[in-house]
Amino acid sequence: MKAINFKIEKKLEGKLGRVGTIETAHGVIETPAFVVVGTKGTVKSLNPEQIRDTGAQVVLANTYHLYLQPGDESVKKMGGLNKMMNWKGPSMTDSGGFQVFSLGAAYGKEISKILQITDPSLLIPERFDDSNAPRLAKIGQDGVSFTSHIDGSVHYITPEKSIQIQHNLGADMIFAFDECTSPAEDLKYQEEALERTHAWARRSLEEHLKLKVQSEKLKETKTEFVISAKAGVQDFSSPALFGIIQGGRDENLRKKSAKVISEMEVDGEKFDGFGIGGSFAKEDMSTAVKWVNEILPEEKPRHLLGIGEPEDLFMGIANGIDLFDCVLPTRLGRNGTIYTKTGKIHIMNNEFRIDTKPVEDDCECYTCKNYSRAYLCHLFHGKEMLGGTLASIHNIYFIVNLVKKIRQSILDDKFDEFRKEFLEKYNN
RNA sequence: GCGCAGGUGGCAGAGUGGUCAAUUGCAUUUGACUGUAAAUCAAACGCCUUCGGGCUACGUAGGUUCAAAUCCUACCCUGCGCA
Repeated sequence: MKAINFKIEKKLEGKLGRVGTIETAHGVIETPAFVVVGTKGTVKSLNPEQIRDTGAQVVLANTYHLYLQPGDESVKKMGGLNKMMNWKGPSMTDSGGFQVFSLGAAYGKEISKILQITDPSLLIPERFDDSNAPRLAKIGQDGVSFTSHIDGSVHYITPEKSIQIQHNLGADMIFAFDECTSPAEDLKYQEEALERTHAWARRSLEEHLKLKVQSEKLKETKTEFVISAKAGVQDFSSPALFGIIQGGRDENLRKKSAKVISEMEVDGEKFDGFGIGGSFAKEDMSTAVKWVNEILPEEKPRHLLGIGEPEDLFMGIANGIDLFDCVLPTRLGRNGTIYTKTGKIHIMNNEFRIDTKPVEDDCECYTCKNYSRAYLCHLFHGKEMLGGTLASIHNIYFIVNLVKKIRQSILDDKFDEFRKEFLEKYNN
C-alpha cells in the first residue's frame, strides 16, 4: 500500500512548475501548497479550527521538539500527532535535521539559513569558524548529540532514531535525517556534510522500511488491529518518507545530491518524495532549486524546506516545488509584522495607533473581517495574546492563499502575469 | 505647628564630592526574523554637532570647592507620625 498518491494535473509551460494533488490518509492536498509550521504539535497561538479557516491544508511538526517534550512514546499513546493536536488534515514531521544547524553551527550567532550575498562579510567562513563556541548540537560519528535546550540533558539522535521517533509521532509524511549546513561553511565542509547526509539518508530509508514491514505485520495481526482501531488509537498506515537534498550553494554538489537521493534504493524501495534543504544565498536560491528539480523524478512531490517569502514562493513554484513550509507567517505575526499586498508592515508602529481600517480592506481572513489596525496595534502594545493570534491568522491566510492563487494562475495560464503584477505591488 | 523621611531624565528607581548626560527596569521610537532555543532579539532614546566635541541639566535660589546630583544655607513642595 502506498503511503501517498501524487498526481500532476497541469504543468507550467516552459518551466518545471506543476499543479497537482497529494492524497494522504488524512485527505488530499492541492499542490503547490504552503504547509504551516506547528513545531511542538501546535501552530503557535492558533487552534485547529483557526488553522483550517486560514485555508491551510497541512501542518508540519518537529521530531526533536516532540521527542524531548512530551516524548514520542507519549504522542503515540495519545493516538499520534493528528489525534493529539486534534488536527484532521494531512500532517508532516521534520526529522530534526534543521536543529543540527540551528542548535549547532548557528547556535548563539546571528546567522540564518538564507544569506544575502550583498553582505560579503557573512560569507567569510572564519567569521563563524570558532569550534570552541558553545553548541547544543554536535555532530558525531553516526549521529548528532543534542543538549536539550529545555533541561540540558544529552540525547544522541541517529538517522534510525529520528525515523523511529517519526513513526511513533505518526504523521503522513516524514523526512530523512539530514545535516542542514550553515551557509558560511566552505566547499570542503559542504562536501563532507553532503556525504554524511547521503549516508544518513540511506540509513533513514532502511530504518523506515524495517518499521514499515513491522507495522504491516502488525496490521495482519487482526485482533490487535481491531482493538486499536476501535479505540481510535493508531492509524496503521505507514508514513511516506521524503529524502533530503543538500549541497549548499554549489552546483555540482546540488546536482550530485539530487542524483544520489533520487536513485537511492533499498530492497527495491525508494523515497516517496524529496525535500530540498539547507543553505542558499538568497540570490542563487532559484538556480539551486532548478538544478535539483531538473534531476529529481517528475512523478514524486518536492518540498522546499523552510521557505519562504512571497518572491521565494513564486520562484519555487516556477521551478517545480510542490510544498513549502516556513515559520515566517507565525513568527512574524507574533512579533508584530504583518503581510500586505504592498509589503510588510510593523503593526506596532505609531502610524497605526489610530488607523481604524482593517489590515487589508479586501482580505477575507477572520482578522481583517473583524478588527482594525488600531486594535491590533493596541493589543501588541498591551502585550495581549490575542494580538499574536490575529496577526498569525492574517499572515497564514495571506501566504496560504498566495500559493493558492499562484496555483490557480497556472491552471488559468496566467502565472507570469500574476507573478509580475503581485511582486510589483508587493515591492512597491 | 513640631518631628522624621524625601524631592534625579516620560514613569519607577540607582547614584551620595571628580571615572555622571547620570546604572537598571518600564514606557516610547525604529529595525530584524526563511525545515521555531523565538508572544523573541537588536538599536536609539536632553539639545546642538564639521562626530573631535560643545551646551543645558538631578525641586528653586544662593554658597563652599580646582571640581557638586553628591557638602552647606534659605525657601518651595510631597509622604508619614504627633499635636
